[in-house]
Amino acid sequence: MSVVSTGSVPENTRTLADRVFARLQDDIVRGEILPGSKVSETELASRYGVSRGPLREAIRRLESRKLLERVVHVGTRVASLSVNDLIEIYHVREALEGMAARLAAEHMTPEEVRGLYDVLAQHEQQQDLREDVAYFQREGDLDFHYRIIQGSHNATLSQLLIGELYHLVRMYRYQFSTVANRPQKALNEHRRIVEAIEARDGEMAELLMRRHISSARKNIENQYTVQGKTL
Amino acid sequence: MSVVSTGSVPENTRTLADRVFARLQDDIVRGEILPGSKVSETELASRYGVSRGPLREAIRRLESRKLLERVVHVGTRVASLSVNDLIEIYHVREALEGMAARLAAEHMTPEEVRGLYDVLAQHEQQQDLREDVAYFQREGDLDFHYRIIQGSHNATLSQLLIGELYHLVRMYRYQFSTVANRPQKALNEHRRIVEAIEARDGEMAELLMRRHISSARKNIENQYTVQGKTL
DNA sequence: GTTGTTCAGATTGTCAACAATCGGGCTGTT
DNA sequence: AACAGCCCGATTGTTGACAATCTGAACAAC
Repeated sequence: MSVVSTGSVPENTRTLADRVFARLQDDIVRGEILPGSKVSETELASRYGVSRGPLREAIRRLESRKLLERVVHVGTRVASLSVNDLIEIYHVREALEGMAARLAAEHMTPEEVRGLYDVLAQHEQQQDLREDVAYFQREGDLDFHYRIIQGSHNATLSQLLIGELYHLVRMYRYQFSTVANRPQKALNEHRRIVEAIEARDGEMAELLMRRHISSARKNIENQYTVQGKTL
Repeated sequence: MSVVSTGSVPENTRTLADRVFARLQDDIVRGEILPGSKVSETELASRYGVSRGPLREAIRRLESRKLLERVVHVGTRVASLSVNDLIEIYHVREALEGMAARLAAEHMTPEEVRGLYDVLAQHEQQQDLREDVAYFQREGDLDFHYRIIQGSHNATLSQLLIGELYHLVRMYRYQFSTVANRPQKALNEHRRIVEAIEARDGEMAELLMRRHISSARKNIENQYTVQGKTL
């Protein structure tokens, strides 16, 4: 039932800076703090009940993750994704997650494969009861991709995708309140990917995953080709 | 003539934390501070002539880049790459730089292509005068790859490769004082890649780049298959 | 009316002191 | 001799105050 855990740790222990980092990241990703808005250190510090020291450490880390943009002696503002940024990210995802799917087919344990089928089953159930379906589709989709990425058993790959890219993808989904507009199609694609993985057909898994992400990208592109290129 | 610039900025302006970040990263990558060694905040602070505040901010950023590992209330130590880590990185490079080569073939400007030929010419010259050749081969090779990556005109891709991965590759090269042991072969491969890019043959460029990196990886693997898997 | 300058306010950058936590060694017991 | 518990030194985590820098507006000169 995992849903999504950002950088899962006890959450109660750890240092103040770590907790502020996690909370601030969540607030940014969920759009609690509006994209593009300027954030003041003192304001954030009082908001989270810490001093500026730990807060600044958290800010530096979020800056590395491209969630915050800083200008010296001027201030920090929340990153604001353009559709073009997202297209770039999807191109990279196509390459990296294609690779992840291939490695997953080669290296996943039987337990992990079973886990994938569980996620699939959950998907179908949520297909029926249509309440808060948007949220669960979003997070469910992410859960599926997370499991395959980690099934690659390549820590570097997981770090890049989950640690660097997925925060931006999630942020975008909140920012544009994306409702999965091709849920049945995506579900079928997911199923075929899992089948390829179970059959240990790495090439097929890679191909299907690349197509899956490519379709999602084209879907986004079509949705915004009203304007030429910039938005 | 650029060689390699980490995160090029005026260097003189900017904040203390930024400068400490750059210097500390360089010292780690070049092995000035030994991999795996524990670093004390107060010691580093006095070493760079700053207080612990800016230093800690720099540490957090280097932690994000996987150059430092931190344990709360215990301390920070310099990351130590295993050969397995490097193999993982090369697999990821294969996927990402293959993509970069394809995009470079599609999007590079004529000026950028000319720049690639300049790098190639430099390579050949350094092939002849054999002094400090190891250093120049290392950095020259990086220069070549950097240019293709940035020629992709995909900021996300560049960020992942140059901003996240290449520091570790450079660190490894210093750590194992790698001497390019197949320079002539690599040079030929580089040449063919550039030719494919100039011909605007994206598929070919991708294929050649993947082979190029794959060869380098296999070279590393063979060099360390004396032991089973862990080192 | 426009351009250039000065000043005040606010915000960020930096520092040094204080508090919390951990590791290692000592002591005492079994 | 081996082991458990405790204490002390050292290191990290956190804080609040101080210094440096930028933004914007008011004002003066052309």
